[in-house]
Amino acid sequence: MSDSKTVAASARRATDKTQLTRDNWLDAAAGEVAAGGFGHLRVLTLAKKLGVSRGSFYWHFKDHDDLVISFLNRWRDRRLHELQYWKPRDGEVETELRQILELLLTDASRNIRRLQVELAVRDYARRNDYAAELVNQVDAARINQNCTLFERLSGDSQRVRDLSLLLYVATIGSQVVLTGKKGDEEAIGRIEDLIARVVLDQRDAGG
Amino acid sequence: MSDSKTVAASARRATDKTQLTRDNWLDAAAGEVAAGGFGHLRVLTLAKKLGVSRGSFYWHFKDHDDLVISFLNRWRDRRLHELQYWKPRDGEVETELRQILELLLTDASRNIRRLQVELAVRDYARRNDYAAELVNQVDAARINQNCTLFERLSGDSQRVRDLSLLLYVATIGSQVVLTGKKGDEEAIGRIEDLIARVVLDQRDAGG
DNA sequence: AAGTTTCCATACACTGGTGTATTGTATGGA
DNA sequence: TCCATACAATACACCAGTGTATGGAAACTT
Repeated sequence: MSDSKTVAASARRATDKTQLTRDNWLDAAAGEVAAGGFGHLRVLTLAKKLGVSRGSFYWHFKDHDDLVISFLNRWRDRRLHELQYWKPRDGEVETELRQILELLLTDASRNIRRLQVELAVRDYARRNDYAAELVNQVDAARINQNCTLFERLSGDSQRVRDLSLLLYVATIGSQVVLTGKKGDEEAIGRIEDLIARVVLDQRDAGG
Repeated sequence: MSDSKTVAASARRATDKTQLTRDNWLDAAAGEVAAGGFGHLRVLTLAKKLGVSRGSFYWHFKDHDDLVISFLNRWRDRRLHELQYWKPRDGEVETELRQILELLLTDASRNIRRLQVELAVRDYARRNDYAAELVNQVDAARINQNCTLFERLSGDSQRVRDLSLLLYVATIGSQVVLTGKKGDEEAIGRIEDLIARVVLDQRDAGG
């Protein structure tokens, strides 16, 4: 949601006569990465998409690698920055949990483009150390975010961390497995309910 | 070097004079796919690895695409076939659950090669309809497998399906997020415990 | 032992992609 | 008005990778 907005603002039509910016190229790259992953990120394809030739690209970027690194950096910055807006307010714990679940699952699965990019980055991280480092940063930040909410559920800090991690891997797994087949939408909803119940039940159980 | 052990059964040294089989090529391909994904699957690389030239490849396979399709088919067949050995015995439900968790998480994370291939296939499925179809088959079969165990925990069939799905997405998510960093090993263990507790607690709760 | 089949090597043509060098064209400032 | 700067087009060299044609050698066959 937040992304499609920002993209639209800086979008460039092929008919526009305005000059291109580095960010325009990165936006176009996002589309390619979402569709085919980093392995299918072609300079010519981007150029066509933007209605210019490759010559333009090499003015804005040193080379293909420069594009990739810039793309990854921007992705990391945005993912870390957006966490700020998900900060748990001081409301009811249960409603906050539902909100965060809604954000992590329903909302995320609706923004296909954003989800695809995330999966592409994760895949790229398997063979690129720099990407792996950024992914780790983002994962850590998100899990940590969940912890701040869960701390209101239990005093056991280990339990809090475990629940946060479980919630996180479940959401990531959902995004990997449930990629828009028929019935997936509904399945996501039920998973949301189940996780909520689990978390609330587990708040101070066991030990 | 490192995985020479795992492939040892069907491995072929460069010094061997034995002729190659289709399966030898597929085994070599598995290494490449695990390391770099389908996008980095090169005929020449495989040939070098097997100590022959590309000419050999084009005798065993029609073309590059033939290799990919064969690889995917073999992957699907093996994933479906191995489920047979995980069939829940008629023992204690709790110990069976622990066993299945051990298989899905600890065991899976130890077999790096196999895990990497699975992730690569999943990634490839995002842009290849045929791969996507096979992944769906495998997912469905595995989730269904879990159901047969969980049916002994609850009579509510919807609840059974939800628990199975949750367990499944959690395991997949773990494999995506916890990829061998320091502390991941331990985290997987705790996730295992947590899921077990959750499942057993949830057996007939709510409604 | 000669012929056939099976498997692999070598050489070449072709494609798609990057990067670079050179040139062209607006646009704003002195 | 003239020039510098910002941006883009064109053309070229170059490389990695696929596929194909052809030749050769070992291993069955008869």
